[in-house]
Amino acid sequence: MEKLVDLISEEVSKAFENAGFDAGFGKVTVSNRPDLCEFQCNGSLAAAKQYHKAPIQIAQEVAALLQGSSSFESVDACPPGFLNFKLSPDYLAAYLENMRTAEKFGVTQEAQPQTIVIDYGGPNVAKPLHVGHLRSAIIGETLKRLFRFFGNTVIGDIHMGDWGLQMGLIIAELCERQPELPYFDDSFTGDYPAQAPFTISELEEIYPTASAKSKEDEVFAAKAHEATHQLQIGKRGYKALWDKIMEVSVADLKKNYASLNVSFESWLGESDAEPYIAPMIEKMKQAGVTELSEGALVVPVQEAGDTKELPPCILVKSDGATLYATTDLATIMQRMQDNSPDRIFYVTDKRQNLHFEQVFRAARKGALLPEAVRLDHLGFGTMNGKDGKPFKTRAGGVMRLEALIAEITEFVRAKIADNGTVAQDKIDETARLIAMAALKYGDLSNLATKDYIFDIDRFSAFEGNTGPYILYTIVRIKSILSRYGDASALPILPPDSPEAKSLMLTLSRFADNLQLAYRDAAPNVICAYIYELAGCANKFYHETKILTEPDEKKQAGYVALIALAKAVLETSIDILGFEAPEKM
RNA sequence: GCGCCAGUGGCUCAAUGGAUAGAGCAUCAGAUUCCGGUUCUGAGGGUUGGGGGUUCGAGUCCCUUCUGGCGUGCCA
Repeated sequence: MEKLVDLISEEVSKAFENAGFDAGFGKVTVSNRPDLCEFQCNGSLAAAKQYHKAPIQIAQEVAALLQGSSSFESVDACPPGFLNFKLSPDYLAAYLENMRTAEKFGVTQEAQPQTIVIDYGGPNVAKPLHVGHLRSAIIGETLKRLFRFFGNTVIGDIHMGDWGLQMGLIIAELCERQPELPYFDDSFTGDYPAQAPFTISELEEIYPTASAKSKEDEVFAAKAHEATHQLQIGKRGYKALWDKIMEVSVADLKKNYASLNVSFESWLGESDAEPYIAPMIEKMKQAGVTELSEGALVVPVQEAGDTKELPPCILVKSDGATLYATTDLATIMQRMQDNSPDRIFYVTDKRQNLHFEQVFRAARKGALLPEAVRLDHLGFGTMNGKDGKPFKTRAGGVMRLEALIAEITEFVRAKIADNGTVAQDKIDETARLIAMAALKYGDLSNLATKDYIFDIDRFSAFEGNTGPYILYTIVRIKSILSRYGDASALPILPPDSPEAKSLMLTLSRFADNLQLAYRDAAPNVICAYIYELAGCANKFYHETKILTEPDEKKQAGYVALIALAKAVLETSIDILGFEAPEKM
């Protein structure tokens, strides 16, 4: 369904044309002076130059042609040449009624739906998730849902760090601790035990221990490197042990991501790209874009017109090992083969900006994917503490994600336990939902590319521009609706108060904001919109007695309006990856 | 050194080249006491780091400069 501004724009463009001007000047936008009007058109200002005519005169001529329109309550030409519009109540109500009954509130679907792979999450196996993983998960999940909302097929790929030296370190350490395990017995030919010889907490302790040891103990370091190599060439026992590490680790990761309401369609990792490394390098060589430089195999990615020096993309180190860029390039090949996506979207820390620029250029040079396939990287900023430095525990260590979630959940739980509106047996679940809203909205409401300051008090506040405030608005509407009864078939009526009209106008802009967020991959646009919408809803029902309204028809109109507001809010927060409780 | 990103009221953040730079928190004053003390209204608070330029019009684009963060060939 067409957006409201587009419908009006068409009408105004026609008026421009009829007045003898180019229709292109008739573009209407939402007013930035709500005290003067609801919509505005600046076209006369731009047209003045071309037609050598005073802008106000052009505006007046166009305004005259629009006087009879049923769409507008008023059309005014204002100095120096703005066209100001107020919408007619009936027109607005009819538009919203269409929106209410339309699929996805009339948001226009992608004409040619794409297949999009989103690479986010990026956890390392056998290592706990920490706050550094939070943003990738939150932003990636939101983009996935947003892209999907527009009709695309989206595959969330977790892209685990499950290969390389870190695995060798764990294997080597396990070998020292439990040499009797069959995995280390080269003569063992039977079935390996079904039970993993470690728990996730043991695994999480083993890795840092082994890592530290390798830095001091050269013999151990050599052993770890050898184990890595043996694993990579497929040694049976090590492969079986690696499977166990993956099994235990993935189960734990799934649990942790589930607690964030984040899920992945694809649980592949660097190990899965391994078979594609040799073909990828071969393809690069075939394309003639590689060269040997200082003993390493590289793809130069410097291009004419670059303002900076771009280091080459290294495929193979001088010692013969591969690295990050190699895996990423191989993964591109793998994804093209498995999913043939139209677009691959990476969500990582912005410190990897240069890395992805190199990888993308190398991929293009080697023609690893068709020209039409789009590669995007959203580099997000760091989550900082109140001191403006990267977020740490009180002791100064890396904060585990689990600990952060527990802390904010407990903080919220204590708050709602006080006010007594939530039944005792619902408190834990409610606290969890509010905590998620606080955490995610706190993150997503900022520009993704910038650093932001995590402040538990501010994010968890029930007032102000926060997730809990959004939830609270929804919960209050739910409360009214539950007292009223079934509101699903009630039609939207023309506004009978400034608050009602304001709410309706804001509702009508849902598609505009969602589209903007989609185009720019900018969740903060959605946050800003629902904050405004929640404010309008609160103003509306603060000024309007809904349940005590004697006129049944009017009351039904009010109910229909808040029901639509609730539906739009709920749809929006679902895209943002959180949900509202029944009471709070 | 070079490159990228940022700098907006006391604090945290917004703002497709358009009218008077918006919110929230905090501060002060009021309304509702109700469908839910967490809602609503209002006030004060800004030469958008500094300086030039582009144009009808700049927080936004260009140049310059200051400050901060990050990155800068064999980590991921």
